[in-house]
This record gives sequence, C-alpha cells and structure tokens, in this order.
Amino acid sequence: MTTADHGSDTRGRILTAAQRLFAERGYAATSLADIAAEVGLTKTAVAYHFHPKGKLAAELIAPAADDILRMLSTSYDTREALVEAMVTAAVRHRAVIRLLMDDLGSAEQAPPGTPGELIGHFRAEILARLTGPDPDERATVRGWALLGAVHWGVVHTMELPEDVVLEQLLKTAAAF
Amino acid sequence: MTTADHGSDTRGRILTAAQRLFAERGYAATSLADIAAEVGLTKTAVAYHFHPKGKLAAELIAPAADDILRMLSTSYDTREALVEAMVTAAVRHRAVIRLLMDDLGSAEQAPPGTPGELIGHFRAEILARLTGPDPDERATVRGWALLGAVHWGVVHTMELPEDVVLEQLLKTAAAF
Amino acid sequence: MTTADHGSDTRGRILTAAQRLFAERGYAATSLADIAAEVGLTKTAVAYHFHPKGKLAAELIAPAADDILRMLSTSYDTREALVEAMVTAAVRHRAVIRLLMDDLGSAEQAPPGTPGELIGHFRAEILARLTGPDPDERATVRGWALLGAVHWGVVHTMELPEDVVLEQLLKTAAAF
Amino acid sequence: MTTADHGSDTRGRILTAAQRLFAERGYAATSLADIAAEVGLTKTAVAYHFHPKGKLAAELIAPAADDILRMLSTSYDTREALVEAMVTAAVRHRAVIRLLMDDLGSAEQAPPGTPGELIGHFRAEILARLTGPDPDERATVRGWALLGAVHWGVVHTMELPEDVVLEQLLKTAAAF
DNA sequence: ACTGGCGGGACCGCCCGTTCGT
DNA sequence: ACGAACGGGCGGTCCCGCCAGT
Repeated sequence: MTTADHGSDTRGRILTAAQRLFAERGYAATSLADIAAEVGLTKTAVAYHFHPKGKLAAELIAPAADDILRMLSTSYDTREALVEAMVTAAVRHRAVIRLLMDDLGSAEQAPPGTPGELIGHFRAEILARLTGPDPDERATVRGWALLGAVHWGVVHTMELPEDVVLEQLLKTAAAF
Repeated sequence: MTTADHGSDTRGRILTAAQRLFAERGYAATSLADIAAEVGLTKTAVAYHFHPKGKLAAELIAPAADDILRMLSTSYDTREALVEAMVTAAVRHRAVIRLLMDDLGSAEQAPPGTPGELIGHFRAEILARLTGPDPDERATVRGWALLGAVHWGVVHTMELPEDVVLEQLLKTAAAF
Repeated sequence: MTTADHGSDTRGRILTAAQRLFAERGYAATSLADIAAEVGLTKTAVAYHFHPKGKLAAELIAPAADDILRMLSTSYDTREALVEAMVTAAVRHRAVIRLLMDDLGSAEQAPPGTPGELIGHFRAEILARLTGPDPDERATVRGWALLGAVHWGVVHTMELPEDVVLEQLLKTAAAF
Repeated sequence: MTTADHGSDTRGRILTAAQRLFAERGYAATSLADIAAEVGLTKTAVAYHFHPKGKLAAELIAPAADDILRMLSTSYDTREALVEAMVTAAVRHRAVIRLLMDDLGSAEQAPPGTPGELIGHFRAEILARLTGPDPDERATVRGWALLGAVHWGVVHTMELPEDVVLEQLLKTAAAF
C-alpha cells in the first residue's frame, strides 16, 4: 500500500526464509537452494531477486547496520548509555545479529566492497568505543567479553520474548 | 630424539597448522588443501595422517573435551567455583575452543557418533550447570551471556598473553 | 515437436550414451565425465539431469525391471513357457541386461534401497523358478548355466539383429 | 621344500587372498589395500611382491592361461572333445575363471602388453573354435551361449564340490 | 517475474605407485 | 622383506552464476 507490492511479495518471503535459515545454520552453510525450497521456488528465482548471494545478506542487515552506524556516530555521555544503546540495538535486530557480528566476517574473504569488510570494522569500532582509545590488554579482554555476552545472550535465546531478553541483558551488561 | 621421529614430526606440524586455520576461518571453511599448503604438503599427505577430516578435529579437541567432561562430572561447592573452573578450562584450551563450542556444532550435521553431537550436549550441560535445574527465562539469558562472554573473551584475544586473559576473564565472570 | 522439446532432448541423448558406455565398460568403470564427453557436455550437466549417478542406472533399467517383475509374478504352466518368457525379456532388454544381471549387483555395495539389492533378488528368484523348490546341486548348476547362456548370448551379440538372437536363443535354451 | 620358501611364503598368502577377493568382488573392485588387510600386511608389501597390480592377476591366471593355450593349439577330432576339454579346463581353474573370461577384459583398457589384451583373444579364439571358420549369425549366438553357460555354471557354484560341477556341466554342454 | 539448463570450480574420499628407511 | 610417508590423479557431490526462453 505504501508503494506497490506487486505479486504477493516474493521478495519479502525470500527475505524471511533466508533470515531464519541464516540464523539457524549460518550464512555459508545455507545454500540458495535451501532458501528456494523453503519458499517454494527455484534457486534461479532467488538469484534473480538477489544477485549475488551477498546482496541477500546485505539487504537483511541493512536496517541493523544503519542503526549501528548511527550509534557509532553518536557520542554518549556515559559508558552506560553506550552499552544500553548497543544492547538495545542488538536485541532489536537479533534475527540478523549473527550475520552482522559473526558470519559474514568469517565466511567471506572480505574483499573490499562486500559486506564482510564492513562487519570487521563494526566490531573493531564498537570495541574501540567500549574500551576507549589506546586500551590496555585487560580492557580489550573486557570489551570482547561484553560483546560476546550480548551476542550469545541474544543469539541463543531467539525463542524467548524480546522484552525479557532485553531487560535481562541490560542488567547483565551493566554489571560489567 | 626420544624414540624415533621419522619425518620431522609431520603429524605435529599438520596439527598445529590446522589448529591455526580452524581458529581463524572455522572448521568447515578450512579445506585439507589449505592445511596442506600451510605445511608444504599435498592434500593426500594430510589425509593420510588424518582420515577422514573429522579425525583432525577430533584429535585437536580431545584434551579439551576431556577437561570439560571432567568438569561436568565434578560437583562444585559454589557457583563461583564452577565458573572459575569453566573459565580456566576455556582459557587453557583457547586454541580449540571455537571448534568445541561453535564450529563443529553447526558445521556438521551431527550424525550420532561424530563429535558434532557431543558439542551440542556440552553447551547444554554447561548451561544447565550454570542456571541450575528448571531455570526461568532470565536465568537462561544470563547463562548464555556468561558463556558468550567467556567464549568471545578468549577467542578474540588469541594474541594476548594467556595469563592476562585468564586473570581478567575471571574477574569479569565473577561480576555476573 | 509433439509438445515442447526444449534443449533438443538432452536427457534422451544422455540416456543413450550412458546405455552404450555401461554396456561396453560396465557401470562402475563409466564415469560421469565419460558420458558427458560422449554427449558433448560437462560432468555438471549430466549430474543435473540424473542425480545421483545411480538414478541414471535406475532409469535405464526401469522398464526391464518391470518386465522381469511381471514375469516373476506370473505362473507358467510349463518350464518351457517360463524359459521362453525369460529369454524373450532378456533379448528385448539386451541393451541393459548387463546392468540388471551383473553390474549393479557387484558394483554397488547394495545398501538397502539401491537397485543393487534388487538385482541380487532377481537372480536368486529366477534361479529358484528355474530349479524348483529345494533344488539339488546338479539342478543348481544347470540353472546357473542356463542363466549364463542367456546372458552371454545376449550381451555379446549386441551388433546382431534382435530377432535372430531371439530365435536362436530360444532354440538353444530349449535344449537344456 | 622344492626350492626354498623363505619367509613363511608371503607371496603365496597374497596370491590366495587376492584370488578369493577377485573372485568375490571382481578385479577392479578389489584394491591393494583390501588384499593387504586380508593377509595382515600393508599395501606397500603387496606392491613389492607384485609390481603393478596387473602382475598379480597375471600370475594368478598363468596356469589357467597355459592350459587354455595348450587347448587352443590342440586339434580335437570332434566338437564334443573340444567342448569337454573346455569345460574341464574351466572347472579346474574355476577360482580364476572370472578374471580370465570377464574381469580383465573389461576392466583394463587392454593396452598392448597387459593381460587384458590376451583375454580378448582368448574369448575370440575359443569362440572361433566352437563355431568353426566363417560362422553365420546363429552359430555365433550359440557359441556365446555355450561360453556363458560354462562361465556362469562355474562362477556361481564355487561352494559346490568340483566334481559335481564338472560332471553336470559336461552333461549340460553336451546338449548344445 | 520466473524457470530450465548448463558451465566452472572446489572439496572430500579413494586408489595406485614410489621413495625412503629399517 | 616390509612399513611409513607422500604424490598425483580421478570420481561424485555440491554450490554459485549465467543465459536463453517464457
């Protein structure tokens, strides 16, 4: 209605299926055929809509990436505020957080231009914000630990209500 | 020198190379050819020593798996003691912890008998120990978060001195 | 022309080529690449149409297997009638008889479900019908000899006219 | 005792094992490793004694081949006499007849020099003797049928007493 | 918008043959 | 005489990408 969703929105259905499968098996372990089968199409149809495979991931993570980018360009008064923003973003985009923080960074060789490159920078940037400039070794460990806590806390609790996860994760992260 | 190391210990060199590559790219993303190239051999030579590919992973994680198993069969007085044991084990085996906690669980289909199955149980068991029996949703989130903190805290700080990582991670985990 | 033959009937051409090569070299000794080269395709294209390799064999022997099955479920008045039916079927399907009676039975491990298993039963069943129930050793030898006569008489005379082979084989078999 | 059987006659044990496996699975489907395992050796040991794999087959079929050659250079008064000689030879060498008449002829490409070439000539020669010079199509069919009868009658009755097989096969062959 | 057909490439497993060393 | 170690090559499977149709 917003614009014009032509034919029962195949694109959307592909996106949804891909999101699920990527979240379950990971990006590299999910083939176009798997996705196609899930939607009831052929591999070609999927490839038609999302040309190379990477574009599927790119489109899925786009809103999340925007949020993160915005977060990164914001200056928070306290570390607590930053952590809160981070956790909130992670929970809101939990369906694709694995792609953003793990999968694409390792799976692809990250040739410049692909999302893979971007992922690497994300993690590095967020870590930098968490640890401050020129961090010592201990701060680095703490930073990664926090990132891991949020990541796993979100990824492995997909079946739990979103607000519960958010609330608890905020509490947990604050303890760091 | 002790007994007779025939080919300047090719097996060991393969193991070392594989450990590095698995840690960097993950199990599934590392081919026998990659490992072979790293050691200066052909795929065939690698396959000769470890056949099939899974045995390589199995041998790499064996000591770590033993430690974890021992940990799981031990009853600790306090939760703190359990966490400490867990963190210590994770750090000591940090070179293969990714295989143990992530990679094999997703990569392989986990047909019964393969290590993949074992991995799944590991995580579930450890989580159960952390959260106690019949946990509520919040405890579950906290449990996964702790696991994630340890995992990432170890995996992404491979170039840092082991004792520093251990010390800091113990502190961080205690805060949970 | 009838309906729509898309790619000048590649499937059929593959089937034909495979039939020839299987008959000449045997199933196991014929690779997908061999077949592909014969048709002017790549290995991939062949695998696309018949996947896995076993399906090629399965499709080739299907009509013959049906005939044999029908034969086995028919009760003939005289032994002569049975032999005649057997010879007729063998000659009619001479292009694939090697697959049916020899190749698949030995080549594949015959894990239940594969055609290999079926082949073994075929031979055993036919033999049982020829020798009658609870045969003595001499009858067994005679049975196998008849089977061999038909098999070789058909397989090694592929370039001879079908009706000549049939006629002569019927005469020969009757002498048993 | 005749000469000097050095080390518990490893050669002989390899030969025996190979004979069995070749008879069961066929030449191509039997690997050097299979044979080695059967004898309790490594592939290398087998390869040491029989250099390429073909020599194993060659040595196994040598006595049988000699018999056949002698048969082919003999002129028999009647066709019956020829058939009798043929059947007798086949039964006597039944353990390797599959190699002689089937396996090597198809498995190897028969590059000149290998036994494969020889096999092809064997069959052609024997057929020629059976059918006479310049045979018509019907005689050819009959010839192959006889060959097949003998072959299968021998190959599929390996567990039966040799004399029973011989006696019955002579009778059967006479009916042709 | 969607499909069938096909190519190219990579990976693992298998097998034979060979060079060392014992 | 025999074993450990290693190379080269092939076979089947899977996956992504492309092109011509519809």
